[in-house]
Amino acid sequence: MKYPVIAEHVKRYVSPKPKDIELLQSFLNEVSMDKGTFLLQPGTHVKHEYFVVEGCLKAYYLDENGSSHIIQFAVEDWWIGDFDAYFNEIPSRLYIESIENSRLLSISYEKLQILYEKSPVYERYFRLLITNAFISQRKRILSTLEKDTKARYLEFCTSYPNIENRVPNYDIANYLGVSPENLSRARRSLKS
Amino acid sequence: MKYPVIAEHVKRYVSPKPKDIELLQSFLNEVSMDKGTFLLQPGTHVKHEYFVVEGCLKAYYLDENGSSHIIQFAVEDWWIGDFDAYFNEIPSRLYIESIENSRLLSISYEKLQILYEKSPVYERYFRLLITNAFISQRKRILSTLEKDTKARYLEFCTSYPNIENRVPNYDIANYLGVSPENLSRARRSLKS
DNA sequence: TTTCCTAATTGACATACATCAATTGATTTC
DNA sequence: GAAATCAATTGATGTATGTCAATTAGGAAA
Repeated sequence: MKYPVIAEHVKRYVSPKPKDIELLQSFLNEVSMDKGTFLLQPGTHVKHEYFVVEGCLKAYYLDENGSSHIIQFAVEDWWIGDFDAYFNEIPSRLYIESIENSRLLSISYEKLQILYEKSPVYERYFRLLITNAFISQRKRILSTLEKDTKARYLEFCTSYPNIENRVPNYDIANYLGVSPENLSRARRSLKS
Repeated sequence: MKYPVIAEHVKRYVSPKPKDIELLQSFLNEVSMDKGTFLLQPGTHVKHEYFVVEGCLKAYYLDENGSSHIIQFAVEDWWIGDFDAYFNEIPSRLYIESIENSRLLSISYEKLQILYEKSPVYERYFRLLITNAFISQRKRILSTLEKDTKARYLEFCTSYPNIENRVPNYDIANYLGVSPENLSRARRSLKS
């Protein structure tokens, strides 16, 4: 099997038959990226979803003032892409940039549709994945509604263990929606 | 057919066979609620998801200080429930309270599993629904990251047309994560 | 090692928003 | 219609966080 990592991941959520696994494998392509390069940039017609085999990436938008807002980090075993652009057939406004040298697997949306038709088990797989993603997004919203910087940073570290060591603090601050200075002060107050 | 509204909704997303519709209909139950009563309260073992036929509800959590944080409003054609509690088999911490007299349809998670097995079209239906919900949650996160109260209120009004007339301002303020006073001032500055 | 560059920290000050208290306005109830 | 209740508004003040500028720390390159 070419890509056992992703097969393992699928099996964690559903019970695919060997032919389901084979079909998925035949639809995947390898993508390698150097740190600091882009998987996606605005204006692109979105054609793929990506599974992270190794590495770390960030997805962010720029607002009208040119400030960036990180919406997601992705590390090993995470899917990343731009649902919104694909689903609503609009040009992507999203940047996806690698924070480390990364290896990904890509599947085109075209193939994904075929996959759904021929192996409905993936219909369930992605339903379960997106339900989980929905729940953690809801936690993130709740967190900004009820907690201050310090508590949110702690929550981030426990929710995404290790990521805080792989990602610069200014990116974490950005993800949390606070200034790097503010995060720095929050971190200091945690040490004492 | 007992509940044509929900059948229409399903058809907006997928192409069910008559037998699929029949099966769903046979699994549904009617629920009526007076304004101010609860569909769900903490500690409850979560057994159902609900589809709003008529009315308006809010879902919220209480934090350790006893302050509430509204996570979702639901009006006609929306599903509401507690995925998190169900998925992770934990006691619900969620309150779901009706803001108007409401009529709902309920389906138990038990029946929902059977529905998925016997009519895989619903696997897709809910995958599509939750993908949409995921996308709008992402917009909400982005909105709090990059916009101030005034802009967020405007966005709320366009994203959920009419809801601002059905829901008290202090609930909208709560949903936006700002104080009622602050929302009031933002609304005033919009008039001029 | 030394230099260079970027990230992280710290300080001083500005600002959006929260909080508290009081008032006005709107709805409901008798 | 008057009283009572609750929502919305307004004013005064406090606070967390942002912003700007300067300094320190850490890692990469020579």
